[in-house]
Amino acid sequence: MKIGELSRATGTNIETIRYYERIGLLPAPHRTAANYRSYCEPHRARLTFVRHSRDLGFTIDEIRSLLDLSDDPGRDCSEADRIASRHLEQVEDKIAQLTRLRDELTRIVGRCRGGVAADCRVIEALGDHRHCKSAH
Amino acid sequence: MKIGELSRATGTNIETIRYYERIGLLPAPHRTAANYRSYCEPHRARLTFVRHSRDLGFTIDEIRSLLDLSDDPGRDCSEADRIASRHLEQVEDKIAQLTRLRDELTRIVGRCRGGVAADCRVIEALGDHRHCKSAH
DNA sequence: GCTTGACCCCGTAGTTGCTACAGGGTGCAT
DNA sequence: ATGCACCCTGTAGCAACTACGGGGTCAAGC
Repeated sequence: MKIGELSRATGTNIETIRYYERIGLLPAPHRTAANYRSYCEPHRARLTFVRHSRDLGFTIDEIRSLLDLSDDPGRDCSEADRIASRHLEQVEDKIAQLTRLRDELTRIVGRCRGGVAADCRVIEALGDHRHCKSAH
Repeated sequence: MKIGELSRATGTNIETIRYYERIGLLPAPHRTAANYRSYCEPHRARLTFVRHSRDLGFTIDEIRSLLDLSDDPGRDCSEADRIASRHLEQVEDKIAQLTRLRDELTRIVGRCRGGVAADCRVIEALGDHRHCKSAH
């Protein structure tokens, strides 16, 4: 499988595949006589793992740890669970933060009645945190 | 007011203040004989506006437009409203996306029963998108 | 008068996770 | 032989900072 095929098979940009190889997230594949990268099934599976983890918001470093774990089937699984749980917490924190932010924005946007900038409630609200109901 | 005081007054990193000046988001202040930056109240207000907007998730470019508007009090306010409304939409989209992601992660994390990596449901789930209930 | 420490200056490079070139080589069909 | 799709490398760009190296300034204390 050449890089273009792997790209289509996994929905990953070619540049991104090469980038993952460069940073050591994917192993360097064999090369053809013309120096083209030649991939096979385990490469595809690993890249799928990486992409899926990225889609779920894991950082490259977290994925590195998760890959290390899956490369070493005898190791204790609890670290994977710990990484995923911590990530879940971060996602929940982010949702909470964005929700506060949304409420604040909704309040601000709702106040605009048109008119000129001098009287604009949106601009006024941005300039003065005291208009806010909650921390953000 | 020297840069350190402005930093404390607005909760902004000194490096960030200089960065904002460099990219033209804040005007260059006067300098003392020793070439120190010397700020006054309008600078503080502007930086407060910028920080508050950043806290609400506006991009630097959006803030640039909002500042232009507030610098020109005769202009129509509707652009500020448009920028804020579009941003609100983006925040809502992001919340929806993170919520889907959280549900998927919750499902994955919940499946770990301990044991070794070879049997780990977390690692299995990351390797195969077909385990997922919804798009993400 | 000299040191100490807090503060300030500038310019550049690093961060994350890619993405986009520029400038070249390969392989196959027409 | 000419066109085209595909591949290669290396480097630079993105957002919004943050950190660092190597220096200057200033007031207080000995």
